[in-house]
Amino acid sequence: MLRLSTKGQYGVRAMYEIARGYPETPVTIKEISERQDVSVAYLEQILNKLRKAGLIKSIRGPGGGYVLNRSADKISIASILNELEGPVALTSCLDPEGGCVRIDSCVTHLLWKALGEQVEAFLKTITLKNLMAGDFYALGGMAKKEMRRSIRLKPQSQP
Amino acid sequence: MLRLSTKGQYGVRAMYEIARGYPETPVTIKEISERQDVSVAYLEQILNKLRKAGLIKSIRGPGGGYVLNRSADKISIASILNELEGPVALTSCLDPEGGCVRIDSCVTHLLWKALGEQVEAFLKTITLKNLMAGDFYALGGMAKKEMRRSIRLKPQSQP
DNA sequence: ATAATACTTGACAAAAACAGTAGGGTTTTA
DNA sequence: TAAAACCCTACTGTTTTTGTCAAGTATTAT
Repeated sequence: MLRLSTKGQYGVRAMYEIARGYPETPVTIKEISERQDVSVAYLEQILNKLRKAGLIKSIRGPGGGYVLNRSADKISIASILNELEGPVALTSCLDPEGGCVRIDSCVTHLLWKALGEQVEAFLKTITLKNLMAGDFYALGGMAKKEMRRSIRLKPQSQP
Repeated sequence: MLRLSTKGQYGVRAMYEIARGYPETPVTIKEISERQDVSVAYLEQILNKLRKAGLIKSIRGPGGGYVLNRSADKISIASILNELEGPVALTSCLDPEGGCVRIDSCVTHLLWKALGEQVEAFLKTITLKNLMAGDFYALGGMAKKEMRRSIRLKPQSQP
């Protein structure tokens, strides 16, 4: 259940590649395509959305490519996925402006809403920079320690 | 993003109806259908899965219907959704026995895994009983207080 | 200038997943 | 023994997903 679309997945991976070139080197679609094994044409669609959303900017012509529009620690995973897949809305009655018809079943309504908020909060705490450092943990979620165990993280530098 | 299928949603709502009759009164498909506005035929599919999974049992013949197989505080939302939608697997490479091919992209791999675990943990802490009482909160997630604010819960009984 | 590089855009199509219907059972009890 | 109620499989229409294709436009090195 709850599968993420390939657009969302590829989008994050593409942003990761672009972030690696930041701020010196523009990264071309072709490079992303080769490194992440996604077709150029498909990436074009994805990067177009991310560009319109202001997350990246493009430089045309020879030597061009894509560059982050702001630093990697200012770009959350949530902001990437929101552009590519829309907001987290586990049920149609949680769609933006979607007036829930059956208020009597509000019990489950609140449940899905709470879960959605939990997911969103999690994704907001994780930035591209965290992703690159392999150093991400849930702020609103599990305890740091538990998280680190659960995802088998390399330990952070000790004082 | 991350939409829940109607099967999952209806399943939880159906379980909620069945729980309301527990332990005295078997609840018929027809009753669930009317109260939750879902077709009988569709509910049959859903309840069939839940029965095979051992979450409910059925009583045939006149006066029959469905009954919880164990008490409402022993049935988590996670267990219901797992039967109807399969395990939380945000990406195909997190499918059970799905060997992830591209280990180099393991950075995102761990991210999706962590998110999935977060969701699963959340859903495991909430039981049908919690749902019926309108009294659910995230164990692994937000602080109780914050949660209550965020989902605009009716306050619990005061001592 | 102009060729090469690289991004831009919109239309379209195959495939998978989803949502639900149809129609024929079987079992139990009043 | 008939009615109530569950049981099971197949099928189908729709939507979403996952891309491809083709024809651009903009920029820069030479």
